[in-house]
Amino acid sequence: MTQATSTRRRSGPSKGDLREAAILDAARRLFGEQPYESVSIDDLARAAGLSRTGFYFYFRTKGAVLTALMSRYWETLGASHVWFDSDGPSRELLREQLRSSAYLWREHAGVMKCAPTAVATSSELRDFMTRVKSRQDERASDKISRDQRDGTATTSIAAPRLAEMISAIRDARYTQLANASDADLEAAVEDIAEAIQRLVYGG
Amino acid sequence: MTQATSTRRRSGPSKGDLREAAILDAARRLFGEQPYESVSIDDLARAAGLSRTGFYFYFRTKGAVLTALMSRYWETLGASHVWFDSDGPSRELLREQLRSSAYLWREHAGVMKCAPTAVATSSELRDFMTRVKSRQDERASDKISRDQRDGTATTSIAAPRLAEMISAIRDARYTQLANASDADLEAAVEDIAEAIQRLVYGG
DNA sequence: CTCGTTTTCGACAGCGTGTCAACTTTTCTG
DNA sequence: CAGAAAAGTTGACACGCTGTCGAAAACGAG
Repeated sequence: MTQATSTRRRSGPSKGDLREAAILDAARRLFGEQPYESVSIDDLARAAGLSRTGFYFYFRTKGAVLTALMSRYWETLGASHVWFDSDGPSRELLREQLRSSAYLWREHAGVMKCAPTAVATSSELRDFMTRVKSRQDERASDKISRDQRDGTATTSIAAPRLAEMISAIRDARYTQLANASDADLEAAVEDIAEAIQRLVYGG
Repeated sequence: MTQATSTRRRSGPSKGDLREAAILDAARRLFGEQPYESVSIDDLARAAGLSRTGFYFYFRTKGAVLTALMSRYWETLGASHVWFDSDGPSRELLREQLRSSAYLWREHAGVMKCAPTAVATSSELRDFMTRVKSRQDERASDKISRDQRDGTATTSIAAPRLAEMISAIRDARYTQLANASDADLEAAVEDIAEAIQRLVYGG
């Protein structure tokens, strides 16, 4: 009756929990194989072993499934913000932070690539992405502000703008990482780190 | 008979030409008022003064209308690439080029903002945007390569990567320009110019 | 006026979504 | 272990949007 809410079932992995996991699993696979738009709720349901109508017992929309997947990944990612939490142009920490996000991105590239277009049709995902992005940008902006106050970062571009530029550069490059080799990935990290260094600290 | 192709009608502005213009006009208005997805072909047709089915005589899809609008704007823009055609870090030319694109973006913000999401459903628009972007990036990359050879630009990031970073930064900022004042616009140009300067020439 | 072209439209078929009430299965409780 | 409540499942239905077709209406030159 309390359809598709989080505090629904009580003990152990009931049949429903398994079904929900099956849907998420099917989504992970299907979203990777074909464009998000061309995957119907019917596809998702059948791939998870139930009829289309059954899907609605677990999720309200297709976008809700994608949001559920994304939120897991971003949760993992939130922990590895070592550079944001540091002071000054610590190149090594910057590289480390970028590296972990890059690897996570590549691992879930199939799902990640759906976000830009899915945002158009799912207000749920749109809200989620907006929240994630502003939280992320805020942390970057705070770090840069700190360094500007300390005199280590240049000041001719305001911290929030620099933060936006950094996410733009990062996201654009990550998008190309779908089938990248480890070497490609390291090169991307290196490029982005160098760019951030130049933008924020001036070389 | 040659429905919805470019070489359809032959002489003068026949009734059909006016209808086509009316559809484009309606689209410009509607896409600005509501999200692209929520505008149906029926909305477009009725706003242009004909029935839904009549629409298909002029355009094959909704995406084709958007593509037609976009291609006009990009054509205008292609002419103002003064910085790409120059040599060295000519800050003034860079500002000039950015300024003209920024103003054009703001003027057509209602339509421009549709592109990212419309690309998901219209292969026609997707192809167009891909072509435009790669042509643009290529010109930027060529300019930077030249400067790298001449020793005016730094070389630790490859020219094509720098070009990608520049478009990413530019596009991200332009997206926020919908209802911007002239001052906002100039500030954006200044920020982007400064960022490019640092990325390409190292300060 | 008249014939061929251009333009318009209603009818139809298809697909994906979301809701509903009825039905079956599982789980809890006395 | 019975019996009720909750969880889970389903087919039928209504809806909205898309795209096609063929017939009809408006148009324009000869």
